[in-house]
Amino acid sequence: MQVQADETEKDVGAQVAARLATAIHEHRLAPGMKLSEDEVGEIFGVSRTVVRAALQRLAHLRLVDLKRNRGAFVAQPTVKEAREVFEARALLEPRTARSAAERITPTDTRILQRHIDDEHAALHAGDTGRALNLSGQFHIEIARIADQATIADFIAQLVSRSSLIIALYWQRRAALCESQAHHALIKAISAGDGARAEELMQSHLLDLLTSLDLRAHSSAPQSLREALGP
Amino acid sequence: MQVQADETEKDVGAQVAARLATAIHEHRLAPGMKLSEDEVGEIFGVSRTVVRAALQRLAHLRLVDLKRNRGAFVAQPTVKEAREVFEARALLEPRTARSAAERITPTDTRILQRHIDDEHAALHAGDTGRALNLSGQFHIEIARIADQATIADFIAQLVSRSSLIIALYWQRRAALCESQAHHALIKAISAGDGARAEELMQSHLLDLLTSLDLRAHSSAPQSLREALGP
DNA sequence: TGATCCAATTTTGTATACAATCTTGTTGCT
DNA sequence: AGCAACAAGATTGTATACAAAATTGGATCA
Repeated sequence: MQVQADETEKDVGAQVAARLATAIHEHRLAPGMKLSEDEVGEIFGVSRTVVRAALQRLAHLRLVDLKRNRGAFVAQPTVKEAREVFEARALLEPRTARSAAERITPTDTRILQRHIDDEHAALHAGDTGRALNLSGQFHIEIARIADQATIADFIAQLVSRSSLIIALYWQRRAALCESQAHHALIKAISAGDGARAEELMQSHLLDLLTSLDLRAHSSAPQSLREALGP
Repeated sequence: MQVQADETEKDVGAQVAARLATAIHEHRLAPGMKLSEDEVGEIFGVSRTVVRAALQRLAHLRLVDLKRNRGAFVAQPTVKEAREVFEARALLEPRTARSAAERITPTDTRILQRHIDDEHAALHAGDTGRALNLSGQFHIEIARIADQATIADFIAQLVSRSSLIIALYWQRRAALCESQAHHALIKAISAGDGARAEELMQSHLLDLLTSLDLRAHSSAPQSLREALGP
């Protein structure tokens, strides 16, 4: 198999990492799936060297779990990790949404609106994976508008992990509330209403968290001992 | 995660990364310094493969800057990045200190106290680099006590970058206020006074930020064109 | 003298080969 | 049959070799 590489991008390692990340975000790679170096390398037409670099990158983002002498696996966030991720998001995103509202420009508003539209279109087309991905990028875009690159990086990472958490712990029902909440957020941010934006983001994240089933291991247990023990 | 290497640890790549990180934290490697793969590899007695992995790791922590086909350099945070780092810390650390106060155990108190003591000893011995490093680990330890591994990782990264920021933008004076502030924090956290801990952390971070000279490029400009241009 | 082009050197990017480790299937013993 | 030790296979960890790119120094020419 050959890569259909973008001519503009020279860093193949980043490309491989990005394509793996997108596949994970869109739930085409399930949590726990093994990512063999040889296999991935053959799929993308690159050597193990660059695959390893890409996997290491994704490991830093906590999208894959690197086990020494065992290989790389799509991460399976535990319930505790899931709570931690949303705890971190609760600290970062509301205040960042407020900052974004205080700095937004008409151009930014258009960009945000297009994100929402794309998300809505994907959802309507039945491509929930892509819709979820776009939904996450909406959050990242807000941090970018707030002109906080460092916080934006953190949020990007948390959104990535949230995608895995949703894959593991999502309980069916309530799929549309997402774009509803995002629409309200856009309105507040575009209007420059920082206080309301902060408030909306806070409750939006709380909604997201409570829509998960974090009572127990929903799908796959982390260790066999834990799963089959007494 | 960034302690000096244990002999028990088998991951030599992590060891190299940790030793480089420590050297940066203690200001033995100055911002902007080039980290040649061959040179580093020879110093640590490993091949370029593991050096590259270590450098990639540090690049993800923003401790080194990886320029394609140019090599790795100790990062030189800009003034904007410096502000962003402290903005992120302001969002994360105060609330985390509050959580820590609500969960602290006597054992944790002892650990924190020993950190302070070590810091004080290093400062007294004139080893300001090590004192600074310990001072940072104090902040990370608080997040660990709060039982928030994800936030602790973020704070660890921000503390790392803060070390570089201090190397670049620190203006002499006020070296002791640090351990003063840390002592007050320990007292509040150990007493379980979350509100006060949050308050103290907030003002501590503000003190840190205002003790920097962020008006301009304190030491090294990012690009020659910018430095020598019209 | 000074500028431009070209070659030599150095350094990074990638692939491959070999070593170490883990998994797994088999064999032999009790 | 059940268990343990062992060996074969597969997969990752590391080193090295080669390719690509950038820097550097010198040579040529105006």
